[in-house]
Amino acid sequence: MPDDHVDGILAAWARERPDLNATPIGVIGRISRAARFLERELGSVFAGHGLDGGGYDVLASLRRSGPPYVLSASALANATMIARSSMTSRIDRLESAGLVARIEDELDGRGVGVRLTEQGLALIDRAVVEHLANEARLLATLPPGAAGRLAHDLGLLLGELEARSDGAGRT
Amino acid sequence: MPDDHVDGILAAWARERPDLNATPIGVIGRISRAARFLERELGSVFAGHGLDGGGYDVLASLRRSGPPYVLSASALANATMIARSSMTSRIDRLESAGLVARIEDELDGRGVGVRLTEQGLALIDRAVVEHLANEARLLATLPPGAAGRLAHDLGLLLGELEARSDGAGRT
DNA sequence: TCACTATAGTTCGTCGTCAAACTATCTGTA
DNA sequence: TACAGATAGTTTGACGACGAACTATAGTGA
Repeated sequence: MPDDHVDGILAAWARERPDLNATPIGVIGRISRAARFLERELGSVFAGHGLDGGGYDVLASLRRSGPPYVLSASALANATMIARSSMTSRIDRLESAGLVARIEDELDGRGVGVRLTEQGLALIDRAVVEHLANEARLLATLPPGAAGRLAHDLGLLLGELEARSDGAGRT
Repeated sequence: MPDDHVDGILAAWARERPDLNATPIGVIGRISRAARFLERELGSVFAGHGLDGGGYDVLASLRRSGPPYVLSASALANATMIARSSMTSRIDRLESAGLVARIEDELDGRGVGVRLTEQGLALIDRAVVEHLANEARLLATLPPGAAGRLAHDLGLLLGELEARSDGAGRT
């Protein structure tokens, strides 16, 4: 059972500020740190397909939405947790790469549909396999049961966080 | 027990690509998403003290290192998981705000020590209390035992991730 | 029909991070 | 001692994300 960096953080606070209850760091600090490590580890697979994490997220969202593989720009921004203004340039990049195409929304003159191209569909269908294998590899050393427990408990926390910031949408 | 967004992602993949085993997303996707929500939620407390998450991280690292509240720029970059070149500008900002001061390392002419000023010490000692209360608030709705389980299981995962990328330090 | 307000998307300016290149200093080995 | 390589920190240029402002279209109520 190897110690992680956060154990050191908790010990340091206990020594310097024994009046504080730093235990939340054991959860939240680890989530933040793990997320940064994971971003790096996952990035190499994305890069192998000419993508970054953001580009992958967009293609994957479109792919799993099912045929005809179209979502609005707003829906994509919402699903990937970035500002709408950031989604504009993400789509620009993916469109330049020929992986998605903007189509007009016939029902709403303001709306823009983002559609996976043939090329984008082929790419994400390849990338997702490799990406999931990569994720599985990163979890492979967890003892039996730990991954399931994590998924469950993280679901409780995330559900709460999502409910809390409902309607606090980005501009 | 409210569903979270990741439940929807898993269901969508099961429908569109039933050949895949998407379960790793239940852990890794939730960590990534939770980290982004947490960053937002924690940011408001930092902003209340004129800081962002990065600035808080530096001050907190110095504070819990104990007197004389000095760490090298490299040590800080390592502790906060950013590139050394990014730490240069972070220190610039904190120094402009009067919260830290650069001091020369007497043993190593290349090194720069970063020291918490009186003002920085006072600020972080106030901010950490509020920050921990904020973190505790975010975890408060978890059922009994869940937070402890999360801390433990995340520690296993993080320990593994840290060990894996040992020596893969940033430039 | 005519405002009035809300919403979708883009543009613009700013900011923080990064990798690569560079300077200065240290360390080890011959 | 001398020199080659490693290390600490900074500078630089590029990039992605953000919020605010803006345009255009939808929806709503008088």
